[in-house]
Amino acid sequence: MSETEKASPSVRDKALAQRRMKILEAAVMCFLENGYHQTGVRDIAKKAGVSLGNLYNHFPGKHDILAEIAALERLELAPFLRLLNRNSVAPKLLEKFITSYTKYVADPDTVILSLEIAGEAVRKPDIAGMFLDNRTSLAKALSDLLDRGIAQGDLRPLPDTQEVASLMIEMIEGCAYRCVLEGVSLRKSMKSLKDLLLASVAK
Amino acid sequence: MSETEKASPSVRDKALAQRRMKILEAAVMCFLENGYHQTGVRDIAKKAGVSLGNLYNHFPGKHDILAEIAALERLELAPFLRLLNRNSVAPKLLEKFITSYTKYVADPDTVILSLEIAGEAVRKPDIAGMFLDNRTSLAKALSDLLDRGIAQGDLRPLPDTQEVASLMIEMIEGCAYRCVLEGVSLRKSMKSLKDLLLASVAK
DNA sequence: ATACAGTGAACGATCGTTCGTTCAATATGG
DNA sequence: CCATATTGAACGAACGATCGTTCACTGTAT
Repeated sequence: MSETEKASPSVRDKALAQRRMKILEAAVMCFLENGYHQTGVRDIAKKAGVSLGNLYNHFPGKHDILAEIAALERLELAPFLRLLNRNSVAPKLLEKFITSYTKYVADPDTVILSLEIAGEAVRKPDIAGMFLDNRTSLAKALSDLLDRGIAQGDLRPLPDTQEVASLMIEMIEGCAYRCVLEGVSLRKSMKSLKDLLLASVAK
Repeated sequence: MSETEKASPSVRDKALAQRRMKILEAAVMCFLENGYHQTGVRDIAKKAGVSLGNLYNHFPGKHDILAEIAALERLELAPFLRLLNRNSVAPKLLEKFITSYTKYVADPDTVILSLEIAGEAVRKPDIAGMFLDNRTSLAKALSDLLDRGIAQGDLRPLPDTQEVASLMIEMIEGCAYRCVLEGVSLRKSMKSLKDLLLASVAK
């Protein structure tokens, strides 16, 4: 009895989902290499090993491909949300977060893709929404940690932890972008970054 | 005796320079409205009131127009460089800088144009050079101020003031971008921004 | 008379999208 | 269990628009 509810794991549908993902992966590669607007739909189809027409069976258009990629970025944040929710003393956890998130976000691919999405977000509200949503959920987790740290007396009182959390993330990401664009490693930056951020909320 | 060195202020050349600037201004407007890659050379020519062919008498190509705009951004920084070089007590001057620079950089036009240039800088080294140069000169002026503040005992010792200066600028610009993309005023952010940055370098 | 700013038609390439068609996988009737 | 009808994934040619750039030409200031 094949429900419409429960997905039928038919051979056909399985291959379909794989094709879809293949297209998304190809699109990411193209956008990284040449940028969103310099990438043609033909380029994506070719890299995915899919015909041009078939691509339009999977996605309504080029814009929707980028939108789905932007939405998928959310998954990448999960580890950091988990990290921030761990039970530990706030300053230590904060430092751990700075280290790991900075490393993640300083990957050239991450930087370039984020920049591509950010640039498109300026004029495409739906993409702006996803972009800001991801930012907000991370900032929320971080501000919760700050709140806990303040309550436990490990951090100095802050008037607006949500705002502070956003600012911290922005410093980290700005730093990562600079390192990528200058083509230098972030080892030197990481030290100052931690020092500055920890000092700014220290008791 | 008209030197080749000294520009001859002939009627013709005057009008020529004006045309050039008109094209650049039109290009800026187009890039702001639709983005660099979504703007056609015809759009720029039309907005500048110049024929398509004539535009190519003034610029070798579309890319060079953006490059010149990126180079022109340097002029906008002059007031802030002057501010940072003023003789005053470091924390006070720092706060003044944060206020004025944040206001400047949170203008939607500034944000969008910077984002457009940054996006192009990823794959165009000459534009990346100008972009980073502007950043560096501002960071240099700020780090000089930090050095003075440390020497005079108004700020805590910092291991790498050039790095710290860059990070501060990045937090400011990240904050500005968020405010623009969210469409909110930066009044609320400004308070936390100052609080955080000043606390991070306070004695 | 010469040089050159100014013009817009034209070029070839590429853009995102649509289209008619093919054909293998599925569902259905016997 | 086989034969047949139906579906929709896959395909690539074709569409009209637009891209950045070139070029032959005109008008005008020197």
